[in-house]
Order: sequence, then structure tokens, then C-alpha cells
Amino acid sequence: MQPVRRPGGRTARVRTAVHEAVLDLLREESWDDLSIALVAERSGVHQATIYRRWGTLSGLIDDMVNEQLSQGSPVPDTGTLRGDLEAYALKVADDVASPMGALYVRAAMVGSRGSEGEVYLMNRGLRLQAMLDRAAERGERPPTLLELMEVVIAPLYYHAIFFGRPVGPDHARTLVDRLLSLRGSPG
Amino acid sequence: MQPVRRPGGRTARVRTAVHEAVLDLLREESWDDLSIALVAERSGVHQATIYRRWGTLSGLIDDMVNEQLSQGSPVPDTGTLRGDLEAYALKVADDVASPMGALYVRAAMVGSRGSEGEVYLMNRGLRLQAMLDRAAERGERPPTLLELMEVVIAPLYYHAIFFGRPVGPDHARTLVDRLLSLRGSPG
DNA sequence: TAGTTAACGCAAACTCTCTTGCGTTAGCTT
DNA sequence: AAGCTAACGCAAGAGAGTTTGCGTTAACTA
Repeated sequence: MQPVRRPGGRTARVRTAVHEAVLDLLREESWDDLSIALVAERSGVHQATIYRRWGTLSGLIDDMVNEQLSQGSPVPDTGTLRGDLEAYALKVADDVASPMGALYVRAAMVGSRGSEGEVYLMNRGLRLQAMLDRAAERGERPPTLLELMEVVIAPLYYHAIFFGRPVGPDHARTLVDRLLSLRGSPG
Repeated sequence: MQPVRRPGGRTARVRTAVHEAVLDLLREESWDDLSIALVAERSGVHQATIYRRWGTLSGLIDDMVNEQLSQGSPVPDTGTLRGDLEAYALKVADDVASPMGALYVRAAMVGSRGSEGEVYLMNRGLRLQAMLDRAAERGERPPTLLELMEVVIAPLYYHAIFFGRPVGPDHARTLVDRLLSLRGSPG
């Protein structure tokens, strides 16, 4: 007989308090200084509670990433391929600059997350593919999903990681232009 | 009066032993399990020595990254733009799959390294720019440095981080093709 | 080659992270 | 509304991580 879980009320409050404390601290302190002790102090949740629920900092961060991913932010549907791509590029550029974006990249790097991350990646891939399919049905000539990831998304991440700042809206549009001109001028 | 440093002989041996132990461990253990105690045991260097010289794991990793970066691996010079780009892309694809590559990305993310990292990035940028300039002098029509980074290098990193595996030689060449076709067919 | 002392090995002491038992609070069920 | 117990707070204790003093080794200098 498994114990009956109680996800509501207090438990949920504790969880969001801890999550927000982590994001707060990442905005102020360096990554190395982040510790469970600090998170406990900032959130007002006792250390023992954090250790019992998440075990380690990595476990806590995995939980945050998985929650964020499970939100399943919708893919844009503006009516035109260019509109969809630009909206999506701007959103990614924004996301990757946030502390959550850094957490996401780190989680991908250490690779200790469970299968949820991969499930999410597949789901997001499917949604993006659907976005491209809609364009094809309208008679546009969309790129492949791989091209979208390589030509637009990868540079967005690269800038954020190595240049320490996200790309601006103009540059994001430049990336979309580049993607759309891959096939040459549309017939 | 500052103490006279002794970088040679034993000190250098200890340093390389510790560095190699870290790379060894990263090939086997997960990132989270890495600890100074493990590094000491594997390298045969006493814990106290590691603490005295590097202080923390992050400090040690910064030292490794900085040493690697200061090596200044030469940029290819094959005689043709395509040859240079393909050679460079293959090398980056290889590097990014190694433990050192992961350390490098992590160091860039945590951003705690000193100015050496930025100095290196500038130096590498200058060398790559020189590579592109050579092509221009030969009458070829090279891309800009930014285009090279975005179209070729960024996807290489993206694949390694999010797909968990580096791109193969064929795909690396595809990226170079894409870069070279940016300007349309050369006149 | 001999002297000086930086760098290392060792071990004890110390600090902090993490675990665990127990009493209290508050979801969830009936 | 009352009972049951998951989830939390608290504090003591175990354990791992880090520091420090001292003797030894071995670079560097003269």
C-alpha cells in the first residue's frame, strides 16, 4: 500500500517558495555559491524539508526544469511562416536570457534528468513540426525542423552562453531571414 | 617581498596529474559525483595540496580551461576556404564531444573565469578572421566571422549539448556547405 | 655543489553538509 | 466535523568536506 500523496495546499506553497528562492539567488549570487542552506534561508523552508523532498541541488533543479517544460508553452500561430518563426525566435531569445534558461542548459549538459526532458524535447519538436506543416498546407515552403534548430535556435543559445547576452529583436529577425532564404527564392 | 615561485619539475607534474585525473573521472562518473577527494585519490596527489593550490573544484576547472585555451591550437590553412572551414568544423565537432569541451561550455556558463577566457575568445576570433582574410586575398568570397560562428559553430555546440552526441563528418560538411551558399552562387 | 625555501605529504582539528528521530501542522477522506 | 497521516519544523548526531601546523622533499639560486 503506497502512502496517499498530498500535492495541494501547503506542499504546493513550499514548492513554489523554494523554486522562486532558487531563481532569486541565481539572479544575485554566482552559480557556485548556490547551496541548499541559502535556498532554505531565502525561502523560509527548513533545510530538512528540502533534503527530504529533493535530496540534492541537482534534483531540485531537475524538478524546476521539468515543471517549466511541462507547462508546454504554445507554439505561435500567426498565419504566416515568417510571423510564426519571428515570434518563436523572439520568445526563445527571451527565455534563454532568464535564469530558467540557464538552468535548462545546465540540466541538458549534466544530463542527469530523467526521461521527462527527452519526452519534452520530442513534444516541443512535434509542435514545431506542426507549425511547419501548417505553413506547408498554406502553400509556403517551410524549412525542415533540423534547419530551424540549427539556423535559428542554435545561434540564440550560442550568443547567450558565450557572449553572455541574448540577441536583440533585429538580430533574431536576421536569423529568420537566413533560414527563409536557404531554399533560394521561393517559386 | 613576494615568494619566488617554482613552476617547474614537481609542481608541473602535480598539476598535470590532477588535470588528467579530472578528465578521467569526468569520462566515468557523473558530473555531480566529482569531488576533490576523488581527484586526490585518482591522481595520487594529497587533498591538502589540491585545496591549497586551487581552493575549490571550480577554481581547479577554471585553471584547466584557461590552460587549454592558452595552448592556442592553430587555425587550419589548407589553401582553400572550403578546406579550412571543413577542417575547422571537424576539429570543433571533435573537441566539443570531449570532457574538456564540456568543461569549456560549463566555464562559459558559470562565467566565473577571469578575463583570460575573454582574451582567448578574442585571440581565437582574430585567428579565424585571419583565416577568412587569407581566403579573401585568394579571391574567394568568405563569410563574416559572425556568420561562421552562427551557421557552423553554434550548431556543433547545440548538437553536443541537447542531442547528447556530436555531429558526424558528413553533417559537419553540410554545415560548411550552408555557410558557403549564404551569398548565393559566387560570381 | 650547498643553501634556501616553495611546494608537498601527513594528520589532527575544525566546519559545514546532510541525515534521522520525534513532535506538530494541516491536507485529504469519510 | 472528526480522524488519519503526509508533510513540515526542529534539533541532535553522523559524516563528509576543508583548514592548518609541522616535518619532509626537491626546485631554484649563488
